[in-house]
Amino acid sequence: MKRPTIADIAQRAGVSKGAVSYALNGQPGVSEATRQRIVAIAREIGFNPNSAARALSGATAKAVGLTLCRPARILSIEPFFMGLISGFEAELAARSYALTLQVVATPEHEIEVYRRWWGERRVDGVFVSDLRENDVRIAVLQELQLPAVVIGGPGNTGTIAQIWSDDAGAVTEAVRYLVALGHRRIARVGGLPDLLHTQTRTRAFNEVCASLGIDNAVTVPSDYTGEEGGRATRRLLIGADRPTAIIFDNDVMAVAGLAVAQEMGLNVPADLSIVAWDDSPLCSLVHPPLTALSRDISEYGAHAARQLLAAVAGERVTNAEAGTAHLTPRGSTAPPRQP
Amino acid sequence: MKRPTIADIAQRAGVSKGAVSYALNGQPGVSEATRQRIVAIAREIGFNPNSAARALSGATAKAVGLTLCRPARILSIEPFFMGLISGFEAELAARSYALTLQVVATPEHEIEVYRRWWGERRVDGVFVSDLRENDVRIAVLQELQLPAVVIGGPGNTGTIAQIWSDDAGAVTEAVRYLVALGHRRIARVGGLPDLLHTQTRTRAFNEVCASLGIDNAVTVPSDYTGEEGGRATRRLLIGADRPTAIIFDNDVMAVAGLAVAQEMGLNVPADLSIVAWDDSPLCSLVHPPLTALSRDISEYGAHAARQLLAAVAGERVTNAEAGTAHLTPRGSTAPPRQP
DNA sequence: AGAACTTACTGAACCGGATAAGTGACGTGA
DNA sequence: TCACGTCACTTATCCGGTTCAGTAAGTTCT
Repeated sequence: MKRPTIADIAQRAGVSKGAVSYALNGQPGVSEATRQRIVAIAREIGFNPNSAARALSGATAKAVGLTLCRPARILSIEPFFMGLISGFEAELAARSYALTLQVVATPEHEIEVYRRWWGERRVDGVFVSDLRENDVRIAVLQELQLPAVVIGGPGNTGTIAQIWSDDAGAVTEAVRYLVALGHRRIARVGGLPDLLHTQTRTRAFNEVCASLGIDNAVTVPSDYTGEEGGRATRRLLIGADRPTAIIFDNDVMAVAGLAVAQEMGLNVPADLSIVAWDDSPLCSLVHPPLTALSRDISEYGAHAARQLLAAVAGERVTNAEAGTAHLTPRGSTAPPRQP
Repeated sequence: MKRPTIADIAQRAGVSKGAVSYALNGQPGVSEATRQRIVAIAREIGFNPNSAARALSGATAKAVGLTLCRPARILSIEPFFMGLISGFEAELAARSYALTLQVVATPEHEIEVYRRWWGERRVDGVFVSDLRENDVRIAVLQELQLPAVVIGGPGNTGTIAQIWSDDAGAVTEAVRYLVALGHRRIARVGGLPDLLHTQTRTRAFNEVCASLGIDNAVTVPSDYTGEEGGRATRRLLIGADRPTAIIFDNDVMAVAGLAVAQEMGLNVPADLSIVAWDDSPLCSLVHPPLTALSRDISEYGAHAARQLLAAVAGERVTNAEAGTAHLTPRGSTAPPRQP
C-alpha cells in the first residue's frame, strides 16, 4: 500500500505541492476555500506527513528522547520511571510528539546516545534524570545545544532548565510526624548516594533530626533495589540501638524492609514504623499498607514534558519546583511500643 | 554546532558524496584504501548519518514502535513491560535501532497510532502485545504491510509472526505441584478475560484440574491490578468452600492476595498457598517470598526483537515458542493444614 | 592490438516535505 | 489610465542521505 504524499493531494486538488504545504500548516498563501478543500482531501485519503521528510527540511523531528540508566532488574520493578513515562506521554501525544527510549548502562554510554541522537537528528530534545554533582552530561548537552530538561535537582545545570520536587520539605514532614508519634530513634535507608536528590534528602534529614534533638539519626546508603534495601534494613535492626522507625528512599526498598521486619518477628507498626518514598500502588498492596510520601509522578512527568516542549520551541524555560510530596499515613506507622 | 554530513567527509577526502555513502555502508564500489580513509575521517569528525535523510531515501527508519495499552496506574507497577522493554533494547541497541514508545487508551487508539506511524514512516515495524481473539489490530497491520511481531499467542494472526511462552504447560506444572502437596481446593485469579493468553491459561487450568479430579476449580477474572486482585482473593476466601491454594496470573495480584490473606488472619502458607505468575523481584521481596512461575522476560523480549528485526529485513519469520515458565518454589507454598 | 570486462570512482536524480522567490490576476488610488 | 500593492498561487531550491547510470582508467583474453 502506497503512502499518500502531498503530491497526491496536490494532484487531486489541482494545485501545486507548495499550496498544499501552506494549507496543511496553516500558513498564509492560500484562500480559505482552497485550504478547506485541501484539508478535506488530506483527511479523506488518510494523509500523514512523512516525518523523515519534514525533519529533513529543517523542521523538527517531532520526537524527544529518554535514556534510562538503571540495570534491567531495577527498571522492571521500579514504578517511578513508568509513572514518569505515562506523564510524558499525556503531553507528548497531545502534540503528536513521539518518545524515543533507550536503556543505557553508564552515564558515559548515555552521553554517546545523546551524541548519536543529535547527529542523527533523531530527537528535538531529551529528558535527563538522576542528576549528579558536576554531572558530565550537562556539558555535552550544552555543547550540542540539544534542548533538555533535567528531572531532579536543584543543582548546577547552566542554561538547562530543571524541575524537581521539594525533597527537603518532604523528609522534614516525615521526620516531624514520626517524632510527633513519639519516635526518638529514626533511621533512613537512602537511594544511590551519588545522586543529587539523595544528597538533598540526606542533608535535610540530618538537619531536621538535629533540630528536633534526634542525635543518632543514621542514613544507610543503598541502591533502590529490594535486595539491598532488605539488607540495609536487616543491618539496622540487628544493631544495638535498634531504630523504631525507618524512612526508605523508595517504595521497593520499603516493601523489602517490611518483609525483613516480619521475617525477624517484628510487628509493623508496633515494633517498627515504616515510611516509604513515592506512593505507587505497591504501598497499599502489602500488609500493613505503607505510610508513604506521595507525589503525583505522572503530573511531575507531564510538567517536565511541557518544559521540554517549550525549550524545543525556543522559549526560555526557567527552573521549577513541582510541589512537595505529602505524607499519606497508612497502617505502617504508629507510636512506638513503650520499652 | 553544525552537524557533519557526508558532504563534509567527501570534501575532506577529496571524493564524491556517493563514494562516501558506499564506503560507510560497506557497499562495493570503493577501494579498500579509500574506504578506510573515509571511515577514519567519519570517525574523526564524529559523523552520524542523519536518520531523516536516510529514512527519506527509501532506507529504513531504524526505529521500531511499541504501544502500551494499559492505564497508567497499572503500567507503573506492572513489571512485565519494563522487563520486556529491557529485552528489546538489548537487541535493538546493538543494531542502532531506536524504540519509539506510545501509551494508548484503547485498541482503537492503538490502531490510529499504527496508521500514523506508518504514514509518517516513523517506524519500520511494531511489537504487538495483549493479543485478543479476532484482534482488530492484525487486519490493519496486514493492510499496511507494517512488519510486526505479536507477543503472546498462539492465535490467528495470518502472516504476522508470533512469539509466546507455553502458558498451558506452566499452569499445568503449578497445579500438579499443588496437588502433589496435598491441595484439593485450588482457585485461580486470572488476568483480563478477553486476552488470548488468559483464555489459554483458563482452558489449561480447567483441563488439568479435571484430569486430577479437582472438581470445583474456579477462575475468578480480574484485571492485573492489585486492588482487583485483592478483592478477588477476598471473595474467594470468604466463600463457603475456601480454597487452600490460589494461582495468580501476575505477581502484583499475588502480592495483593498475600496482603489480603494476612489481613484476614490467615497464615501463608499453612492456611493458604500462593503461586504467582511472572517472577519479578517483587516475589522475593515480600514475606513470605512467593512461589512463582518464572520466565526470563528480558530474553523473551530479546527474542521478539530478533524476530521483528528479521521481519523488517524482509525475512520470513515463523511462529516460535519461547519456552515454558518453570515453577520456582519459595515460602508461599506448603502442604495444606489438616482440617 | 583491440575488444571485452572489471574497478573505482563521479554526477545526477530521487525521496517528500518546507520555503524563498517569482508570477499573473485583480483591486486601488492619484 | 497607469503605477502600485495585495492576494493566491506556482516554480524552484534545499535538506542529507541512497542509488542508478555513466565514465575513465586498468586488466584480461584472444
